[in-house]
Amino acid sequence: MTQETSGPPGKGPGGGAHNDPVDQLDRKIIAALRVNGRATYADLGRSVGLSASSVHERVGKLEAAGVITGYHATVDPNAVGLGVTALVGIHPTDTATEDDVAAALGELPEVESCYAVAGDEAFVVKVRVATVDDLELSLGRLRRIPGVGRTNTTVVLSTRFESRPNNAGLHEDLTGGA
Amino acid sequence: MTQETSGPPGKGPGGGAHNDPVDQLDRKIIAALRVNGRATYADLGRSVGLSASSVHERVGKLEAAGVITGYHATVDPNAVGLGVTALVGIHPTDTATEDDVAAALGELPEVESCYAVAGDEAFVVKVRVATVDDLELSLGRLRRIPGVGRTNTTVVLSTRFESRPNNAGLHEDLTGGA
DNA sequence: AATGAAAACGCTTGCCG
DNA sequence: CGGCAAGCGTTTTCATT
Repeated sequence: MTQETSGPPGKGPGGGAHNDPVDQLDRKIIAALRVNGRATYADLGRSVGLSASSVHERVGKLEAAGVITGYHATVDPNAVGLGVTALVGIHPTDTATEDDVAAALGELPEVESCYAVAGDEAFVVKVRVATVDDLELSLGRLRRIPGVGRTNTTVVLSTRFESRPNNAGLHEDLTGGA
Repeated sequence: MTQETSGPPGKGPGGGAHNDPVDQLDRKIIAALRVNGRATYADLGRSVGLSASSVHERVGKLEAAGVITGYHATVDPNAVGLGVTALVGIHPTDTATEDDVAAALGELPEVESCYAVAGDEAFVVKVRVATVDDLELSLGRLRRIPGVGRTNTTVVLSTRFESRPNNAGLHEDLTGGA
């Protein structure tokens, strides 16, 4: 898992500030790239008050460190014929490990997200398909995965917003850093 | 809603082009941009077998038509101090409209996604914060929204994958789009 | 009307102060 | 971290189909 990226939860109060590879300027660059992933380095430099070369160096380090994991275009699902979204809770059986189930879920292209969760269910996945018929087909595929027991499907009626840039880590609104 | 995206009219080349504003070549470009949102037009042209100018024109139309809605950098949440994710089901009361509730949810920066759903709950939202203390604070804020009744919180133990490019609309695996 | 080619412009990117 | 310079991609324009 991606836990070792920036070190354990220890906030390291006092002492070496070098431990945090992501400083405040990096956070501003990250926030700008989350809003516009195609912003040029010159643009970013103007936004944060740095030269393009400096921004380039910082972004390269952020990418190498695994902080920035990629850049992706977002698409209107309806426009590409994916009009049905559902959240599916997956109850486990004891016939397979969670890792194997997760790997099998990853093989299904219609499963966009997969979370291992606490509670009665082992996973919650987000599925996006074209029609309710396809949803039925997909649920059948899910249930054929070894280790998958009962499924609990919640149909999404409308997506109000999704994968929004979360700047809670940029300010100290709610993070309560201390 | 966004079904009739008055896009480019009938296309000649590429084979059987119907009235669909998004033809097969567009889908390949979209798929490439979902994988790498910073791909240059020259790169895209090489990928799909088109010139850079043609790709540029097509992408511009896709953006104008609202098919491509944006480009965003993806960040490792742990690296920016957001180590706690939760899925929160929101039960409604009858004191407010769903639109007002959704708007209020949109004011909270830690709420990354918001889905109106069928079933007992009115919404399911994804919340991302730094600590479980912050999660408690956030749930308090959620419950103070008029129209929000009981909440049902599922803590995410690990994110196996998230917001993956869904190419179910690109192939005919499961869409049966016809 | 869409495509491909060419040209001017602007950005990227390595290197040094 | 900033500035410079070389190389490359972008973006407009134009001719072609």
